[in-house]
Amino acid sequence: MDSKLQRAEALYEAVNQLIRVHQFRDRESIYCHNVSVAQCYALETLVKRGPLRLKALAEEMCLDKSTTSRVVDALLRKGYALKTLDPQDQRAVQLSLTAEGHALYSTIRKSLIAEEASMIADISDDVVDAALELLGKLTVAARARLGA
Amino acid sequence: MDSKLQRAEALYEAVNQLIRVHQFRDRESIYCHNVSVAQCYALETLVKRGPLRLKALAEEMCLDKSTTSRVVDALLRKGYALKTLDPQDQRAVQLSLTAEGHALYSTIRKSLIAEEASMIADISDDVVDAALELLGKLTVAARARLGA
DNA sequence: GTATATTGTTGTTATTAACAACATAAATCA
DNA sequence: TGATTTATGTTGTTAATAACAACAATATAC
Repeated sequence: MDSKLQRAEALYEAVNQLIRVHQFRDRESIYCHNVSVAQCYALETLVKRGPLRLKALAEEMCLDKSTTSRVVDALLRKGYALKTLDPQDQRAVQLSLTAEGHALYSTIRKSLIAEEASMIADISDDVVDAALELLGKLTVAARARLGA
Repeated sequence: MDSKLQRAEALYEAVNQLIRVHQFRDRESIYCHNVSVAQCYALETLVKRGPLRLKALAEEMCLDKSTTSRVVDALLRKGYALKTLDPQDQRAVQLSLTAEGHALYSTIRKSLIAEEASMIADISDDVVDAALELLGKLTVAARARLGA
């Protein structure tokens, strides 16, 4: 009969381990697609949130604008992103993905999802659903904690 | 009625988000205790696996020996770790923690666990247990995939 | 007893990421 | 309208993370 505290300890260990394993998985599986982890996150954010200004992208990614500027620079150099000037505001830039950028993200996403699928292949749907629920709550809680 | 593939997609999103949030959370909450994230992992590994040689520590942490050497160096400089020569093997070093090192890890661990506890405060025990089960399986699966 | 292997450190490089300073452009206000 | 302030991005600098290569010192094998 576990207490809440013991569950919290178990959760700490479980999340810790998962994060460490994923640090390596990410490096392995994203690097071989010609982009770094940060570049892949930017790619993903641009796919999901559509064309964005640099400032908006930085906010979505919780990164400093300077860091974001350099990450985007790499995507531009590699031909995965486009930078267009905003006619309404000469300071601002609109960031979007090229066809290659969209295609690359689609490829990466598919391979990562295939990995997740193979991991849950022999786990019951109920367990998966329960875990999804908690993972979501943990993320919301962690984000709230950061914001506060 | 979700399919396995949709669950895999949901899982990919959930894990992704959790990892990104934790990247920031870890930096915030560990840095203010005077050690970096990597140093904290080393501290933890030394607490759990006892005194280790540098090579063994590197293997436990899945890091290169050179990276590990420098992380340990920082812990030595800060007075959290000790390096003793192995009388049996003049090349090797035994790494252990000082009382300060043990105390620091204990403090950090407690604060991180308190965070987890506050996150699961209003989530039913069944859900937490199910999620713990899956997190464990995901970690094992991801590690197996890395090893292979 | 020489050759090979192991252990750890140092040199070098790349990514991730923040903060500060800056240039340019827009908005405000006097 | 013109001066001040604010917003947007880029560049300079610094630190952490982390790998690979080269190296020195020691240990093991042949």
